[in-house]
Parts: sequence; structure tokens; C-alpha cells
Amino acid sequence: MHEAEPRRATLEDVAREAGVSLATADRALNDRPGVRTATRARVAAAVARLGYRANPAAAQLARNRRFRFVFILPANTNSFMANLEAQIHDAGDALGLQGVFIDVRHVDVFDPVALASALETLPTHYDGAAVVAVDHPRVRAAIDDLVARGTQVVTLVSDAPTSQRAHYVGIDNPAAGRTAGALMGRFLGGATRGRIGVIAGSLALRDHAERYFGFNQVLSAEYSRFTVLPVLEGRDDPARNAAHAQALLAMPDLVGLYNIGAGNEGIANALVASGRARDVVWIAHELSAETRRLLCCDVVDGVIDQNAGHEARSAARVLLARCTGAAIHPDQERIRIDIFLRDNLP
Amino acid sequence: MHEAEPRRATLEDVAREAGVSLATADRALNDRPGVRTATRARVAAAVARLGYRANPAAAQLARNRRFRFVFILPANTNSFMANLEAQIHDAGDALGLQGVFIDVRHVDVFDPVALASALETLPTHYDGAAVVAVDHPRVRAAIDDLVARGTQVVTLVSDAPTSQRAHYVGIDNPAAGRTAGALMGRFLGGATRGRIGVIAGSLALRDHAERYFGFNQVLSAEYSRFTVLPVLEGRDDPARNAAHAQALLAMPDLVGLYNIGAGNEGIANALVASGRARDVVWIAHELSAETRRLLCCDVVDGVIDQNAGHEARSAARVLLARCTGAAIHPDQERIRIDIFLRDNLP
DNA sequence: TTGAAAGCGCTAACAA
DNA sequence: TTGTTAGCGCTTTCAA
Repeated sequence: MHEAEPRRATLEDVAREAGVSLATADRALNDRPGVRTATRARVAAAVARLGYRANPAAAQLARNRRFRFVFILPANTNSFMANLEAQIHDAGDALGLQGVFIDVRHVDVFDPVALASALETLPTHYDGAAVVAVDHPRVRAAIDDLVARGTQVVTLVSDAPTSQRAHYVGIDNPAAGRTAGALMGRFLGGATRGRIGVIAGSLALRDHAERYFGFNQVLSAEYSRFTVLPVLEGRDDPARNAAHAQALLAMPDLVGLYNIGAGNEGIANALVASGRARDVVWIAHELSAETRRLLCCDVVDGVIDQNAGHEARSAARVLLARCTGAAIHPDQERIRIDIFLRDNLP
Repeated sequence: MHEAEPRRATLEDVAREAGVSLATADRALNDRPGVRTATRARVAAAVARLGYRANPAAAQLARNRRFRFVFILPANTNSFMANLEAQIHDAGDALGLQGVFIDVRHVDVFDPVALASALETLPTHYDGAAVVAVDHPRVRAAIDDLVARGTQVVTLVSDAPTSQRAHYVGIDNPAAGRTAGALMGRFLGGATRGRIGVIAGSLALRDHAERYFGFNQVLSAEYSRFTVLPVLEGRDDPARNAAHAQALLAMPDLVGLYNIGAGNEGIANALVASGRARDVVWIAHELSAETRRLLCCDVVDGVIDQNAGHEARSAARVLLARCTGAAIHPDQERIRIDIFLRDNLP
């Protein structure tokens, strides 16, 4: 435990203490080549004696390396994506000290070809790219090309697992589906039988298909007294979802509703209009102003969320680590599946 | 959208572009006094034209301000505190770029007098202190003294609300208790009546008392068909908790168990030994290797967690913001109440 | 109100 | 293998 020093030791102090030059102290400290083992040891001893800790700002400035990253998001989508973009800018600010600069680009929503060509025409000065991917052959090829030319690539929120991307930053969607299934099964504890409706954006989207898979898995294995209905696809559109929900609510034995994607407003309207909001257990995804409100008034029973801030920061950190060769801490980069009920709303 | 520049603009470039000196550009940029409005505008225009963004590492180096923070934790406690300490060191590393150095000190577990005197004898060179507090008059007075002498103080995990601390970094404990209550009530859906046992470390601890309050609130308001039993205090000790659990399990109509504090191993042993692990709904706190294992084998049904990493980083960020006068983002600093089930384990 | 210039602590090119 | 030295981009005296 060091008590008040008037001034923190600098590398210059270490060099003097070890009887070597500043450059040698630097080489020894950073494990650069061309230092005798004995000298290395003398420097290490001086470091220990002085309790030296490097000044990272000075190192960053002297090294003067900059990293340009681009984040590619679907344009004109829901509040989740809007929030994600804000979080990306915040993450960029936070990593500015380490020389990171982030641009955000938009491509047409979930159009694989548009996304692929956006990737193909990406300016070459980017050191890294984070992509909300669609798992499609052309997208995969475009990612692989980027990787081949030396750009670091991570997928964000939605993965392209067969591409050469270095890392996927997002939740485990089958597990998210299982979590939804577990909540549904447990919240339905009182009921002895009934049908459960499922609405998705599109099963052609990997994440939606995976969530459905996980949901089904839990319900069929552990709550087989309920019948999970086939998925209705509403393209995340409130109006289509409202129609689907209305159709489902026409069944008197409907006990549960799982919306895999966005467009919760439509479902809410149908549910409230039916007068069965309190009885039907509804599990939804993504915490937003809307789902928060629905949780508060007991229309939605549980929300499964992925934290956009974590995702943005993690993507930026992983890209930076790949660029500098630093280690990645898998634990820190694992995106959590958050559960929100009325009582633990942030 | 700026395309590839060979080199990023520096403040020197801005100064040249605006036809002023470096010093004036700096003064204008940072809203320092002594610049004519017209000059200010010229600099602003140059900044916009060049797309200038300050290099925070250079600013940090030139300013050369350092901040020394101390974190005061209870000694020899559970895995949560051990993890918290590791996270504090990580947070210190991350903020090193901004000139932050963090020390960790330990005091005897939950002994208010020991904590108070540790605070009273704290070296004066600390710019900030984060304290796992106990709400006790002497502790409060010691915190107030620190604040009076100009040290920034935040409470961490456990609060002393009537003290002059600038900020509390931790979860909303009544809400955590309500969340436990909601999970208990919903998971008990099938049962029509029964008793629920509650074990705590000590109701003299604010956080435990608050969780109990929240738990009771939800159960009495929304699930009044169950009887919540009086709290049994086990001082977070596995052996004592085992005895308490055993006593509770002697009641044939025990349907639920809520452990407000630590010492889950003891309860697990009693529960497994009784053969009723699958039938009794058990809600516990803090995700650890132990509770993770218990979730996996369906002994624990739900775990309420506070993320030690967030808490450590938030405390460090808040202290730094208070020292530099920067703004605090309440949303980012709000510590979440995390819910873990078997299926969303990280 | 403005400008010139000396660092902050480290890295890296070059010299020895 | 080691040393010398010129910056990195900004802040901050001190002078004008």
C-alpha cells in the first residue's frame, strides 16, 4: 500500500533508478526485442521498487494509431435500432481516448442484396466493420471479401455464422426462445391446458427461427399440456400483427401469446380490445417505451431484452482488440438475455 | 459523411484555418474566457469545416491531472464481494487512460465502528471514495466528514441514505424484493395455498429489510392466498441457514422459500435432503458458481442478481465525473435488477 | 484579447 | 545491445 507520493513515477524515473536509458526502459517494459535478460531484470526491479504504472494517455499519444470503424445498420426501423445507433455513438466517444473513430451507415431494411453491395463498396480506409447481418449467400461472400482484404468484421445483433466474421456480438437466440418458453410455462402454472399463439416477423430471419425453436423445445419438453400453434408471420408490422392477434384471440382456449419480433403495438391493441389482456400470458421481446408501458399495466407479462448499449460497446471493443492484437475477454463480451417484469423495470 | 482523409485535423490545423494562434483556438474550443465572440465564431467555423475532433489522449496528457480513488469493502466475505473486487480492478484499468488510480481497502465485515474509523483515518490524498456502507450514525458522520473535507464519496451496493454521499451505486432493494415476490407468486401459479419461508442475513441490514418489505408487499397484495412466514435470520451463514431451512421444511404446506441474503449452500443441502427440491419454489440472490449450479439442476427456481461489474464501473465513473465536474448520465448509472432462470444463464 | 513556447510521458527512428 | 532525440496533440504559463 503506497502512501501519498508527491508525483507518480514516470518511465524516466524507472530508467534512472535502473541505470539505463529511457529507450531501454521502454523496451524492457514492453517486452520489445534487443534487451539483455540481466537488463530486463534491473528494469523490472526498478518498476517494482517505484510502484511504476504506465500512463496510458501518453502511450496512446506517442503511438498515435487511429482506428476507423463503420457500423452498418438497417435504415428506418424500430426503436431498438434507433437506440442501438445512439449507443454506438456513445461507445465511439468512450473509445476516442484509444484512438477509435466510428461512422454509422444505413442500408435498406433486411434487403440482402443492398446489404451485400453496401459491404462491397465500403471505403477501404476502415479498419473494422460491425454489421447487422442477414444470413444470405451474397452477404456472406461480401463479408468474406472484407475479411480477405484485411478489414476486421463482426456481426451485430443478427449473425451470419457461416461467414468468416471474427465474432458475433449478440444474444444466443435459441436460449432467448427457451427463456421465453420457461416464462410462459411457469406463468401459465394455473392453467391445465390450452393453446399458445406465436407471432414472428419472418421465419426466414435466423434469429426469429432460432427463438421459435427454443420456445418450442421448452414447451414440448416441460409443458406439453399446452399446444403451441404454428407461427404467424407479421413482418414486424403492427397492423399485420393486430390481425394475427385478433385471429388467435378468437380461440376461446388461447392461454398464451409469444411475439418473437417487433410490432408489439398491434398485438397490444387486439389484446386490450378483446378484454382478455389479464388472462392471456403475453411474452414479448425488446424493452421500449411501448413494452415498458405494457408491462406496467399488466398487458405484457414478461419482456426478453438484449441491451443495445452492451452490444454497441462490445462490438467496438472486439474490433479494437482485433486491430491491436489485444486479448478478448469472452465473459465480458457475452451479451446477456435480460428478463424484465413489471417490478424490475430500470 | 467524411471520406478518407490522409490525416485527421489537429487543433493546429483549426488554428491555421481560422487565422488565429493555437492558444486562441484552444481557448475558443474549450469555452475558456478571454476570446472575442467574433474570434470564437471563426474558430467554430474552422472546426466545422475540418470536421475536427479533439484527441482526448493528448488533452489528458497535457492536462496531466490524476485522480486517486479508494474502494472500501468488507473483508473475508462471500464470492460476490470477491468478484466485486476483481471488477473494481478492471474498472481502474479501463479508466487509467483518464488518469484514474484505484486502491482497494478492506474493513471488518459489517462492523460499523471499524468502518467508521477506517473512513476517519483515510489518507488525505484520495480524491474520491466508494464505500460499501452500513447505515449507522458513526458511519454516517464519518462519511459526512470526508465530504466536508472535499473528498467525493459514493456508497456502493449498500447505502447510507441519510449521509451526505453524492450518489448511491447499487440496486433498488425494495424493487428487488418485489421482483422476488412476483417470481414467487407466478411460479407458484398451480398451488392454491401454502406457506412461504423467508431467510435473511439480518433485518438490521437495510438492504435485507428492504427486500423483505418489497417481497411482502407483492405477496400480500397479489398473492394473498399464501402466507409469508416471519423472517429467520441466519447471518448469511450456511450452517445456520441449513438449520432454518430444515425447520421450515418440516412444515408440510411449505410451498416457497426466499433467501434474501447469502449462504445458499446450507439451504440447498437441506432442500435436497428433504427430497422436496422440485416442489418447493426457491428464489435466491446473487449469481455465483453455486447458484448457477443450483439453477441448472432445478433446485433454485430463480436468481435475482446485481452485476458487480456494472457497479464497479459505475462507481468509478461517478467519482470521476464528480471530480472533473462532468455530467452524470442517470440512465447509464442505474444498476439493473437482473433475473436469471436456468435458460438465460450467461 | 491574443500569441509564443515549454512541457505532459511515452514511442520509435536513428545512431552508436 | 543500448542511447539520443524528435515528436504525438493538447494545455498552460508568461509576455505582448
